[in-house]
Amino acid sequence: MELLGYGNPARLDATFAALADPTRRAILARLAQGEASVTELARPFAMSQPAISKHLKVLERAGLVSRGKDQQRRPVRVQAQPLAEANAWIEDYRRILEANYRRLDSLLAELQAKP
Amino acid sequence: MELLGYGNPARLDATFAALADPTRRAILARLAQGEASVTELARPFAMSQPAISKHLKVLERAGLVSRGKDQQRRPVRVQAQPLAEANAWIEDYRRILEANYRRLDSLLAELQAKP
DNA sequence: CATGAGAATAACCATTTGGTTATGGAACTA
DNA sequence: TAGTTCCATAACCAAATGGTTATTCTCATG
Repeated sequence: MELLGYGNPARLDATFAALADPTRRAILARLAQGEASVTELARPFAMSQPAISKHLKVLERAGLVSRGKDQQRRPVRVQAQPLAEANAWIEDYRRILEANYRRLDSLLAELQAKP
Repeated sequence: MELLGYGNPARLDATFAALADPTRRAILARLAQGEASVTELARPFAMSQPAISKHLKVLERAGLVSRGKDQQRRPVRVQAQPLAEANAWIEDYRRILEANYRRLDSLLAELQAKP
């Protein structure tokens, strides 16, 4: 089967890189409860608003987030699809590893059966 | 339930950061077929051996890989557990999103039932 | 129109990242 | 012992990252 490496690599790069920062994961966790404005997202963090805007840009480049317009506010919504791709990569990988473990198990069993 | 944010954050940082590079994902894909020496891992890449050693160090710091000793060779093996943690984070997240979608669906259904 | 709130952008800075070449050490091999 | 293979380490470099402050833009409202 060997799916590993399929899918858009640059997209995966951006997704995993976006997830590699605790602030950004916290932002996503907040957004899982519903959309929020930039200021609302910034409030819990000991960090300036421009810093949060930068993090949002990283999340947006990864496609993990999209922005709307509501008067002066720019509500941020979560976007599920890139997560699905990242998840697929990891799942494929784990599936292959498990298959290998099973092969190793049956090999060991075979060696034990006919010593 | 709200599991998001549990688990060792620094560990997650390292794991996602390690996965954010296509060379390192390719190395993991190669290692899924079985352990390999540094030179074997380096061969497919248009990149120097020290560069691969650096990538391996990143993977090792993330706990995604461990190294053995076999004479002059330093065989590299894959380590599945950190992947499981990364996977758990993503899965938790997607689960929460899906729950929200379901809530939204039933809200819409309710609005349609009594207009 | 003046003010103020929400958010983006610019300019700057320190640190990290991903690569290089050069060198050195450890273990096999002739 | 001398050479060779495998790998790590050091020193260096350019670019990216994650933060800052200062400024600007947009929109709503007094």
